Amino acid sequence: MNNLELLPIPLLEWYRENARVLPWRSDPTPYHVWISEIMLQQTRVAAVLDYYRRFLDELPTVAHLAAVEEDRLLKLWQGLGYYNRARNLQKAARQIMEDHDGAFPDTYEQIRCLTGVGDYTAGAIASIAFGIPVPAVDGNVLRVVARVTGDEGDILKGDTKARMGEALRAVMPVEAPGDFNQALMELGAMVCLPNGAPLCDRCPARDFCVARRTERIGELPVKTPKKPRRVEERTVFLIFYGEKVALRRRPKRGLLAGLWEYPNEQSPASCPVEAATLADGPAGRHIFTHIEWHMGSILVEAAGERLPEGWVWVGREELARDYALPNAFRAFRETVERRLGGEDPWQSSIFDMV
DNA sequence: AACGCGGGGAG
DNA sequence: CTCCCAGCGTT
Repeated sequence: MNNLELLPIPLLEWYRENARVLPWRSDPTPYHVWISEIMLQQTRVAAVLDYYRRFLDELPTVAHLAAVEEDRLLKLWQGLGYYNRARNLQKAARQIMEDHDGAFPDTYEQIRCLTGVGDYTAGAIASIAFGIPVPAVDGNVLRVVARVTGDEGDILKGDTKARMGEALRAVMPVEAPGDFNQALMELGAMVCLPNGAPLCDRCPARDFCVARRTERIGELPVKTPKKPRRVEERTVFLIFYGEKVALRRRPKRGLLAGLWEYPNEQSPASCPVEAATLADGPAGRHIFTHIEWHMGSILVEAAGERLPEGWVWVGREELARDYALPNAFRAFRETVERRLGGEDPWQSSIFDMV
């Protein structure tokens, strides 16, 4: 069909010499592979390592995951992003307990039915954990295949993904589907790098890569640009009472759904509780994929203990242990910790603004 | 077929 | 700054 059939043998040889040692590769049970694959969605290996260890340490089986408190689950996920992944993980764990009597499903179709498991992840689990010869087409694989075959299709489009998946299925080595899929991803992550900076001299496909032979490495893969971010101005209210700070829970849907936050509004004039303003706090800036928050902050002392429904007063220890606070609020962490520790919060808060 | 959804590392 | 990462669910 195309030169892709030249890839498996040199790729597998390269992989056996160059595969990184990763915790989910040492004991690739279905549960281990599943957790790692969900964490790795749109997330680099380096960012996942610590989360993976802590997660499996506390939730070593599907049954543990199915039973854990949701707030505890979100705390384990705090800072990793895309928090619906964590909730979907638990939904799927409960599916496994109820529909499969606690045994991880062992066909591609059944795995694909789990909440949070799409085409890619189903292929990864099926091939790596069960040796089923199905492709696992992620961003790395799309880039590698686009370059090796010289495919000019937009890799964000469904038909391009489907075409590349079928091309891979046709050359899949049935004796090593898991290694083949992981080798493709490893090659994309370590050698066939994006943005026209690949290390072609180390590539097992260098002799037959179409993009290299036709000098189109810088132009492949083809990918439609994404739309620009919008900027949102927010004023964050750091509200204290004694040695506690006010937190509220974000809505169940949308950005940072279900996580905790310091109360914040669009305008600095709309402090949500009756309080005396004490000082301006540090500024913060946080860039999401599609939104950019520009945050000012105001330190206030509440007039009384009463809070709106669903808000809570939290001390320093509980904040660190029990409440999943997104990294977007990192700029205020030092200030809040100092105040909750009984120090003068704005004495040194100027340092937070650097 | 678009869009929303985090956070961080590399160039 | 920009790009992109072992993508998925919703609309």
